[in-house]
Amino acid sequence: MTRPRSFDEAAVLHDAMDAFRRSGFAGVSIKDLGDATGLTSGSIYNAFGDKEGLYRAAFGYYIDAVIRRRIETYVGEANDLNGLEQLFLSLLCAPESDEHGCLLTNAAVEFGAQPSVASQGLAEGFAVLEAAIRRVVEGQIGGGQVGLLVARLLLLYQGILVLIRAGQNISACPAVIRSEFEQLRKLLP
Amino acid sequence: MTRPRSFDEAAVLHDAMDAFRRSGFAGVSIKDLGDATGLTSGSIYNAFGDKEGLYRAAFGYYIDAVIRRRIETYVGEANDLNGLEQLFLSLLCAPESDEHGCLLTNAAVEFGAQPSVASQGLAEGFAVLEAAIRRVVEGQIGGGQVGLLVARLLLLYQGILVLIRAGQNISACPAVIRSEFEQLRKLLP
DNA sequence: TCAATTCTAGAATGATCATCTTAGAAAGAG
DNA sequence: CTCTTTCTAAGATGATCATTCTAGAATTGA
Repeated sequence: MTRPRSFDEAAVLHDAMDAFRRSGFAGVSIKDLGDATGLTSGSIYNAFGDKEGLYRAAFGYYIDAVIRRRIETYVGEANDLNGLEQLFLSLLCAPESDEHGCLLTNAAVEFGAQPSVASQGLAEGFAVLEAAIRRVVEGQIGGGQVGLLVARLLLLYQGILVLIRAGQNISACPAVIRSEFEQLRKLLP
Repeated sequence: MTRPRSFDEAAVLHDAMDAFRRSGFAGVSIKDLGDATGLTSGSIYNAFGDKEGLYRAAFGYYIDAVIRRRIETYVGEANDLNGLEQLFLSLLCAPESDEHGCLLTNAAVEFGAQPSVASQGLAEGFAVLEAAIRRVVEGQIGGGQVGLLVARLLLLYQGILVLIRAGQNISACPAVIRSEFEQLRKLLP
């Protein structure tokens, strides 16, 4: 009975994700989203309910297909500092560095802490990110300063994504990341 | 001939600045800005030309009344690490911590690197901030790693403002800032 | 006080917005 | 093949948007 979707949902969410990363939620219209995804407004409303529904779906897709995937790729099962360092260095490459920035960071700044269409995605995204960092720091270094070190890395992560989005000169970032992780390695037992 | 303005321009720009910090440029309407400032739309258009003109004026006000003032207050003529540390710690207090975030950071994320109504303010704001940090690092520490240290501090600055805006737990931030500056002090000649 | 000037208030305007409706196309079940 | 179901396409709708217009209030120089 239920007909299969006639469009590629992952591809649509990918395109919508890029549109939201580029222009934010308020800065993009249903028409823009139709142009970006190749769907008509009717199809969007039928498939996702409304603009907020599409945003939520695209945000969820971003968390899974970009953030979780990046963590698995670089940190994976090893949970070591080298992998986490590679993860940070990878931020300087696509897709975050493609001038659209990170949807998590962009949404955090656009919506802030108020309840919004982004609240759930923000909570999940920050939790996933912090958990991955904490897993590595706790497993490799431990001790009483885990909270401090995790906060340092989270701050660095967000700072990098702001500078990338702003188009600032990020040529010094690799050296900052490497010096940060060199410091952490000195704390290895 | 030219009558003085019948409203307090600084107060209006302050209110507009808060509205833009809260909701971004795309997320706030002329009606919202009228409600926030107490002006009618006619007065806004008469005084500032259009919504973009008011945004530019509010952004300029923010750079002068918040960023430059903060730098003068904490760094001033001394240009020492202690003052810069106090500046970073002050970010955790008002007005940035009032849940609206920093207009510079918010604009950087909303508009990105593309030419926009925020381009000039972004360039000026980042330049003012980086120059102040560089002045202290160069004067106090110097050496070949000035670029690296300035980048570290800029990244930390932006990271803090994202986490504040996102309403994340910032209780670890003071310790991160203090440890960062302790490290810098070890580099003092 | 009076006249010239410049402001403000509030309604008006046309564009764009998110959303809905309707008519019909496509796909699977029998 | 045909019927039922579910989709898409495209235009319609009412709200909201940025902006402008108009009438009149306020201020200052004389």
